[in-house]
Amino acid sequence: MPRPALSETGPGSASRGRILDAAEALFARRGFSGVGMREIAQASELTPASLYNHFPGKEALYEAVLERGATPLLQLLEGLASRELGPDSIDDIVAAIMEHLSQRPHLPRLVFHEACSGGEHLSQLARRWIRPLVAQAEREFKRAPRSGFSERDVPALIAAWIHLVFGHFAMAPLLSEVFEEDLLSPEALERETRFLCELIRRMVASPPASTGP
Amino acid sequence: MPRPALSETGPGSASRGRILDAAEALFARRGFSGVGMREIAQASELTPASLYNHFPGKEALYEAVLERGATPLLQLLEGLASRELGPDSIDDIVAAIMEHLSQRPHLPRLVFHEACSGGEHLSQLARRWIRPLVAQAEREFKRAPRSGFSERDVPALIAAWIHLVFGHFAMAPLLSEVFEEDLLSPEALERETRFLCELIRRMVASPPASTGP
Amino acid sequence: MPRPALSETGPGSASRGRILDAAEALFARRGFSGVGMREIAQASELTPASLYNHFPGKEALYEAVLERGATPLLQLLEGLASRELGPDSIDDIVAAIMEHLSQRPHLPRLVFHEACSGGEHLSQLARRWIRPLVAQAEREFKRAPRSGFSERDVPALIAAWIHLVFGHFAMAPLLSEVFEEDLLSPEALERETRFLCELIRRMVASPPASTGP
Amino acid sequence: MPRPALSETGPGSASRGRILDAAEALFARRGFSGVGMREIAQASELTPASLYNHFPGKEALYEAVLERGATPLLQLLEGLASRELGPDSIDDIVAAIMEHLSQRPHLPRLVFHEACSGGEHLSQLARRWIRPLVAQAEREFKRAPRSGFSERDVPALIAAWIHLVFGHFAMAPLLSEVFEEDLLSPEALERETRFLCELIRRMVASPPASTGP
DNA sequence: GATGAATGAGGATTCATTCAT
DNA sequence: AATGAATGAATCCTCATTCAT
Repeated sequence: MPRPALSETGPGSASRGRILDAAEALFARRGFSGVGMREIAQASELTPASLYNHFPGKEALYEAVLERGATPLLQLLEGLASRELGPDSIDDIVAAIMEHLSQRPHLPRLVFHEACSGGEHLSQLARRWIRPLVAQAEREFKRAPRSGFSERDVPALIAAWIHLVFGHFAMAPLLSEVFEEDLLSPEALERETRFLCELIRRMVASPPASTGP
Repeated sequence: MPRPALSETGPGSASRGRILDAAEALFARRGFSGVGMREIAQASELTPASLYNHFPGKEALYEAVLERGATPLLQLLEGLASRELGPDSIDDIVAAIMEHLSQRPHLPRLVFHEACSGGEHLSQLARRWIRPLVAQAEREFKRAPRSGFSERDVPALIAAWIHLVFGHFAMAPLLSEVFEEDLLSPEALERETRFLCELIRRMVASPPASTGP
Repeated sequence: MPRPALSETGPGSASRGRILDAAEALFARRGFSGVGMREIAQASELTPASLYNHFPGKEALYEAVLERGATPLLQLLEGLASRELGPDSIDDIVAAIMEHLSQRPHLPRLVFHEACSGGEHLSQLARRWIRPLVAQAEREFKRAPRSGFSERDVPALIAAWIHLVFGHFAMAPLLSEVFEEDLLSPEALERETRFLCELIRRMVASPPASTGP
Repeated sequence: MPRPALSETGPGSASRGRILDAAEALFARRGFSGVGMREIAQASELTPASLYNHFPGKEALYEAVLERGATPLLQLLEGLASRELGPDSIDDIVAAIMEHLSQRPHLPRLVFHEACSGGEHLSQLARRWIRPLVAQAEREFKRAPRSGFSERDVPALIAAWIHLVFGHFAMAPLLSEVFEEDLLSPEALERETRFLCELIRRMVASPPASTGP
């Protein structure tokens, strides 16, 4: 189900795509410092030295991976933002995002690694990718009829949304083992999508009168 | 706010506690492969060679960190499970967990690093720590009056709960930068706690009749 | 008198030959565990890291040394085996072997180190190098007119032959000091060769009637 | 068949004997640099630090091992020297030495390791142990009726004797594998003893008229 | 006499990187 | 564009040794 490659670059540089694919998968698994250039080279069917014909160094390669991974998600969100707001638009948005990420499950893991590490790429990540994403979500949440949560809760709502969506992909290896079910299978993803829709519907709806019936 | 040391009350070896403290903080930041023994040694005010008087290797040290970090959380959950079930018990449970983790913010990050990596400790982590935690949560969710979500959604509910609580701490470095506010400050944590309570209340309550057809 | 290098005539890599030369001399002196990669690197005029461009590790380097050292000896023996059997052939064989080893004095020492250690390479050494050598010697001893020693003594005869020839080179550093004479000098080697010929002649010949009852 | 221990020291220091036993076996296998203090400690059921209560360091421990191993052999030789010279005295001497070494098979291996290494202990070894041994052998050879070999061959005769006797024990691990028979078994040792006697008898006897019949 | 803890030096090996080819 | 060879710095870990207990 994951895409074969995303080579997106011009011809003559098939290697660049292969390198980015290999690096993305490896960085997503073990983070920046957990992956060696040799490993990336082997997965790209190249020599470590050859990587330097395409990227000036490990750092730059990592940034290229982030860039290539995050851009399509942002573009997707921009596309979604320009839609009409119908009664089922939330469902559509959630479904579109889940579908998008299900084919790029590496991206959320890259984000989590960086987020935990508090490392040097964090500011870049925050400013260039997460901030636009959050801004988009903010607009979306404000378009939607909302009650029960105050305006001040909007950041928390957005954060919750990020944790739920990204967390599903990042935690999938662990929770798949716990629940003894592949949480990235099409069925599991569809179920999760419906679940998230229901959850978001409840998050933005009026609150129930009380906890009891 | 994070506790300075846990010290295990073992009188013979203050170093062991210092090493565990240092390693926990570092592993939480950059994951297993991102941390060097030299770094841990420096943070413990020891020589790298001295670490091996207390732990047979980096691997064992990492496992000891996981063990020491996860045990108190499980004990907390067991304590909570034996309580009476009152109308505000959900709020109490969420508050207790958030309070506990706010003083041990490293644990969720360790879990996320491991989860993303799909590494060798993952099975151990899943079986020894997450599975009991999930089992506990399962019992709790089944005690509570619940409607709107089917029985089959209980795993997704639990997963969502994990993503929200752990995600808050793991993502805090990143989202603090995005929202330009320290998400681990007492005020932010209190607000998040209230938010999570409201969210869970809605997750567990009957669904609103509004958004559906 | 020992040859400077063997060079394998591989044009692409002069380093590989230099490394093998250095490692052979060092391993012969102090055995596998007594030699460090740094030492080998220095003797090869390289950096320790560079050694790993030519051999995957110390172990593999050691095996390459054994291989390169033992092969020519086996080839020599095969060449000798195809000769005619003349009255002085024993002298020729002994002289040829002594001459060969005098230019490769490291090999017997490598064998002794391994033999004493009972280590992991021992089986390989036994099967690949010593067994063919013994088989060759067996054929030779059976070709020769022999009396006084029973068929059952052939292994002991071969062992004795190995001890005498290899022992001369392995023990030379020690016995040179004891006898205050360089036992590896051309003169000493020539004398030893004549001595061994005489000894073997007596070993193979009919026994004297004197000492027996 | 190897002796249980040689603790030979006064009571109150059973550890010293255990350490020497363990160190002797290990040094014989892998030589001085191939053995670690930790290993010796484990084999002695002690802590590395405890070794330093009995020996000032690894070097001194090694020398103590050499001392303890070589002294009895020299004493044996001295005892043999004072005997009457009978017709079967050579057989007796060889048998006594083989019997002695068969119960202390470590000593020849220690000697070979040192001999190959050309190391720092070599001079000491040569002067203190091998030289007296050689002197003793020299006297013995000169007592015996000898012919065929000139006076100048006496060193070579002695060297050959050393190679044969010591080589048998040092090479036993290797040649046992080659001949698929335990060369240190009582039967093999007895056979080897008889073989050596016959060999020595031929070495010192008058030469045969010629190689052919 | 025995040991846990500490350490500087060194063990093999991998790191990301460079450069001539 | 690709690579084999080279390297300084760093990797984890072991070394022999010391010392307070």
